[in-house]
Amino acid sequence: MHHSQIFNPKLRYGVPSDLDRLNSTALTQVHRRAKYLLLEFAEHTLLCHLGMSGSFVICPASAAIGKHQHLRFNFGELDLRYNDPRRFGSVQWHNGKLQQRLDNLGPEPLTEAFSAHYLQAALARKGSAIKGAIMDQAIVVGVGNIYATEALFMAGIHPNTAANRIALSDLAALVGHIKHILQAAINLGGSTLNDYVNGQGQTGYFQQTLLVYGRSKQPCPVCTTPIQAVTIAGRTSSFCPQCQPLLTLE
DNA sequence: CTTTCAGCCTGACGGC
DNA sequence: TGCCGTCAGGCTGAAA
Repeated sequence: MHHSQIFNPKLRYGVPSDLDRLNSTALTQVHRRAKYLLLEFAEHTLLCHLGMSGSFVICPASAAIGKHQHLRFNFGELDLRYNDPRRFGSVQWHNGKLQQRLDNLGPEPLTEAFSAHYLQAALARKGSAIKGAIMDQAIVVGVGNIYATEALFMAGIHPNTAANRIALSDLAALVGHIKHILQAAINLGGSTLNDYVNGQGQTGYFQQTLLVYGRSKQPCPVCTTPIQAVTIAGRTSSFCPQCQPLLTLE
């Protein structure tokens, strides 16, 4: 990496002002853990998060700086640029404290470690809503509001169901649907908002296939009952009251 | 300990 | 046409 340039340091936490220490060192590896990217340079590592609208783009170094390109790393004829319309993302020096946080994250959802038995054990002492639990990154990472909402619908589980009162067979269905929907979304290029673009500047199409998310008051695609919405853990949760009954067994 | 919630930011959308 | 308020998302630190 030859040099870097900051156009707008106002990302989450601010962009480190001493990126110069990376000059003339190699970007050796890129890792991902949960929703974090680790850009590993020869002697230092950057921990990055794309927030909800961020993306890294590779483009000719001569290309005009886009309105939302806040940072560029120059590799000769090519640039690696950080683009983020809403600036919810972050770029920080990786350190021990941040590593500690990564260590406390739950398993990756697409690995065998995330299983029905694991989830049952993780939820054993959780009497709060299942929706909040599967969005808790200490339990499982990578499940945001859209996918949590959709997976609960597909599993027929009301989002307010007490997490520790769900049968193992239902947890197995939920785990299966979480894995399936995440893989399907990846295959289709992701969902999120209209202004999202991937590294090739393409938008995601997955949102066109969403069943209940964002469809409050519209008919359920399965039974035509109007979709309802409630707020759980500060997030809107759409669900079908017919397909996802709230069980109140003692 | 657990759980909730404001705040960060901007674009899309609805109402006037 | 444009302005204005509201909402959405992931995460953190503070409060309950």
